[in-house]
Formats: sequence, structure tokens, C-alpha cells
Amino acid sequence: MGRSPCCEKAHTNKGAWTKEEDQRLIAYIKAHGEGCWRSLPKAAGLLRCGKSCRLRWMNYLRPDLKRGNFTDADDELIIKLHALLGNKWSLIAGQLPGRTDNEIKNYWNTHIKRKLLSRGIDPQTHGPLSGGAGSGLTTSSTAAFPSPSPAPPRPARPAIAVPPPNVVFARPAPSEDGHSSSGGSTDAPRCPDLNLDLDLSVGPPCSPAAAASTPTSQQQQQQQQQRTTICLCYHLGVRGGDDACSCKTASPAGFRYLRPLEEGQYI
DNA sequence: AAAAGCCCCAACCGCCCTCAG
DNA sequence: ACTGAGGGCGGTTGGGGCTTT
Repeated sequence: MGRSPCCEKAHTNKGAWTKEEDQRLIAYIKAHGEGCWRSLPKAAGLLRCGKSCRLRWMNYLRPDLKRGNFTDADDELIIKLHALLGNKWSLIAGQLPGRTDNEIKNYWNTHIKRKLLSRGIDPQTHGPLSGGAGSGLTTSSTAAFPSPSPAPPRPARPAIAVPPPNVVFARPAPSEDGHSSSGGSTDAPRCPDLNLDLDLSVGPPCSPAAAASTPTSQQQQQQQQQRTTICLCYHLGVRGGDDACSCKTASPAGFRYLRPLEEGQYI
């Protein structure tokens, strides 16, 4: 039952990386790029699991990483993004250039949670502290964000570009089936005053009524191809759009359209 | 100065998704 | 349509460093 291990654990090193291992990994990736992680350790002469190599590279060795303290502005952005996205650390990291999901996750758990609690804000719900159980730091992080259970499907590598800090995520109107692109709960918005100032409302509306008034599916397909656009939920990283994307369920062809991002373009 | 406790974060683990065959 | 490899993600852990007693 279950999958086979990703590598021969008996022949791999574990634990902290040595300088020599780092140098080997850096040298190999510089020479060959990020290719097949599974075969990389062998090719690079490393006794490491491929996943371990990837993690080391992504979280520590990548040249574009920004080391050092988070600024207050970073803090606020993380808080806002967490209010919107929940524990989607990779998506949050996508909004913070040079930061990794692991780094943000750690920072959240060690600093921001405490900061919010000191403000009387529940880090899970981003609402006022109820004082009840589950609002403390000891709460399991698995329950750190209210979401429909099971957790919403994960996105297909949305590759969100980095926006300026004052972006706003357009929150889709609560759909009748209760789904939202943020994968959040059906409760009132956790952060009603959240205003990241991002306009994503390009293209036809998402509502069923609007979808019903849209052109025929053939015309729409043509328009879709012309626009070469994608769903907001895709950008926000909601996988399994059938379930999570209300605009898709409203009309199979009725995606909320967005232009794909150019390299370095912000949403 | 030493011991105990706490904190931080790099790294691991297991699950899920995508996609090629 | 099915299957499994590969990649990626979120949650958790453990060890080292720091602080407190």
C-alpha cells in the first residue's frame, strides 16, 4: 500500500547539508539547470534524496533568495494574504519576492501568530479573539485556517507573479454552492476590510446570470482562445476548478477571464 | 558558571496533483 | 481510461542556539 519511497533511503544522507554538498548542488544546477530532481542527486554525485535536493535549492541555495528580516510591511502583507488564502504558503510566498514558502510558514508560526494574538486577533480566523479554545499558539497548525473539509484542491502551479504590496484580490461573490476561489469558508469574510487593491475583474462577469447571457459556447471558445485567458481560481491556485471555481460550475465556458501574466508582471 | 527551558528554522515526511506512457 | 513516476505542497520534527533561572 502506498507509494514506494522517492529514493533509496538506505543510501542517502539525511540531516543538515554540508558545504561540500551545497557546492555540488549549486555547481550542478548552474551547469545543467533545474531538471529532473529524481536523477539529479546521482548525476551531481550527491547521496541525497531528490526531494531533499530540491528543498535545499528552493529554500536555501537559490541565488534570488532574500535573506534577512521581514519588514513591517512584509508582515502586514503576509497577514492580509493569509486572511485571504489561508495556509497556502507557496501562494503567499509568490507575493513576496525572494521569500520561500518554508520561510514564510516558519515566520508565521513563530512571529506573526504571536503578533496577532497580542493585538487580540485570532490568527486562524483573523477575527477578534473569542477567548475560547483553539485560539492559542498551541493549536495544531492543521486547523489553522477554516476551510471546507476536506481541504480545497490544490492549484496547478499557478506561478503567480509578484505584485506590489497593495494588490487586492477580488473576492468572488459567494456562489450558491458555497465555493470560492480562495477555498475559504462559507462564513462572513474573515477580513472584510481587506483591501489589497488588486483589480481582477477583467472580462465577463462570473455569475450564472451573466454566463447565461454570454454568446454561444462556440463563440465563447473563440473568444477564449483570442484572449488566451485563464480563470482567476487558476491564478489564485485553486485546483480542481470543477469544485472550487464557481464561475466554472456556473457555466462550463464561463470562466472569469484574465490575461496570462507576462514574466515579472504583477497581478 | 551550569542547567533548564524556550525559540527558531532547516529539513523531513506524507499526501496530493499532474502528466506521460 | 488507467497507472505510476515525478514534482510540489503543507504540516511536523529535531537539533542547535539563545535566554532565563
